[in-house]
Amino acid sequence: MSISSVTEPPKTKRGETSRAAIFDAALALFLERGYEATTMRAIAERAGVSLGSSYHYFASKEHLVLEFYWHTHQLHVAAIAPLLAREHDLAARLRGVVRAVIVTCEPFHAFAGAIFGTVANPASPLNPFGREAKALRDEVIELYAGVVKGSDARLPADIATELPTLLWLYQMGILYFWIFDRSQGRLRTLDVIDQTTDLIVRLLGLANLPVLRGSRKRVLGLVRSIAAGA
Amino acid sequence: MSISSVTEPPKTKRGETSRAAIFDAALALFLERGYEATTMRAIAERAGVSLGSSYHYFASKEHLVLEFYWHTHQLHVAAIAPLLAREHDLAARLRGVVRAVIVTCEPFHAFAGAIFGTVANPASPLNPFGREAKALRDEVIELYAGVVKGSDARLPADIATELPTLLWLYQMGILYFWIFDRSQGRLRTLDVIDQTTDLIVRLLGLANLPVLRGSRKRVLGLVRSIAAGA
DNA sequence: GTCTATAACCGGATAGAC
DNA sequence: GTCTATCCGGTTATAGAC
Repeated sequence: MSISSVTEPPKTKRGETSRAAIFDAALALFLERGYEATTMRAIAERAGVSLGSSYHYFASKEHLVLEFYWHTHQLHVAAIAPLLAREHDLAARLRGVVRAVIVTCEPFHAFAGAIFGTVANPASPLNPFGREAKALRDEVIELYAGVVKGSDARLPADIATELPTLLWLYQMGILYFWIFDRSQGRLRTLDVIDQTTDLIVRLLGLANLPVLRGSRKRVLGLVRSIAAGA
Repeated sequence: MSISSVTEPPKTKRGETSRAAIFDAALALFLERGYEATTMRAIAERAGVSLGSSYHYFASKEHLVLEFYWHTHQLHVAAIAPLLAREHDLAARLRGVVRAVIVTCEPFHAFAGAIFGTVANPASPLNPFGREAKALRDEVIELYAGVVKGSDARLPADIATELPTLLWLYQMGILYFWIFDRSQGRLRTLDVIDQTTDLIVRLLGLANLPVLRGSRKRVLGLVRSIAAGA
């Protein structure tokens, strides 16, 4: 379904092993010590390779982060498959999918802030609007297209076209909120998800009201602007 | 009106001079070479102080960025004073104020991406929701409170309370868009500002419609959540 | 041509003397 | 408040091994 890396995959079996060892070591160390405190030297040592070899597989420490994103994305996709097969109400699908994002990412909450930061940085080659992250971005947008298409909601064509991109942006907003959430069981984020998904579906239902026609056109134009900028 | 720094201001006249020299050198070098390419050593050298001395005034390179934010904020405040004194239509005030943000920041566009990135990073002590940026955040929110209060718009109390915070968030969104905008004369950003400010004021006018009552409550609850999280 | 390793570079940050 | 010397870690150069 997806390539698990941005850079070229290894050509040999040995390379495959090394690459996986480096990523596994990085993930373990991020969990143990956090992102900043994990040095590339420590990653290499735990993976049983030299520092130089690490850079053969990952062009930078940030590239390990992008790989991490792919990793969580795949966990997420697997987690939501049953829901998407079973449920056809748009609000329920959306709520389930977005809740699954934060449930999937929960084990990584402690270092998610550092990671999100490096990726949100517009100067980073890995930022979500940039070239290197395009494959992942497209896949997430496609995921949301499936969430919408597989629902029984009947949406105007102009909205249906832009909605997946909008939902991708929305998901990033939720993740940003979640990073700051220190509440027990992350209940505040879950609450925000429930409220916002309801709100989104409700507003979609209202989009045909005459008073909102103008706003709707404007909102869609904006989303197109943002998508085009990316 | 505001202290121009986060850290303690220098105690002596000599210190004042050094601090200003360091910031001026940093700003000049950021403009010449960008943020990443500007080294702390180069800043110190141009300022005529040692590397160690620079760290006496600015705890990190990022703290120079926060100072830079204060700098642009003050330029912005000065730029909008005439408009706020003259104009009382909410949409016009809002549009003018937000346009002024990006006009003020335009000279720094080339390195704004790198700077925004460091500050948006949730792990950074300087990120807009954090402790060290609180003074600046409060001042910007206060600025938007003035934009609303000085207008002739009559808003429900619950909305009037949360709107300034919402507008502060909105301004950050616009800045993020602007960073990516490569269009001639930054026309795309200006267009987005015109459209969104209109949209905001229009939705404020519709907030009392019965169909939107529920959504309004929800949106306000969300804004409160986000504000409380910060 | 693919993988690995060692050594060095560079720049942000810190220690501690004056 | 200022300096010099040093640390530390991301990154790169480059040479040799499979």
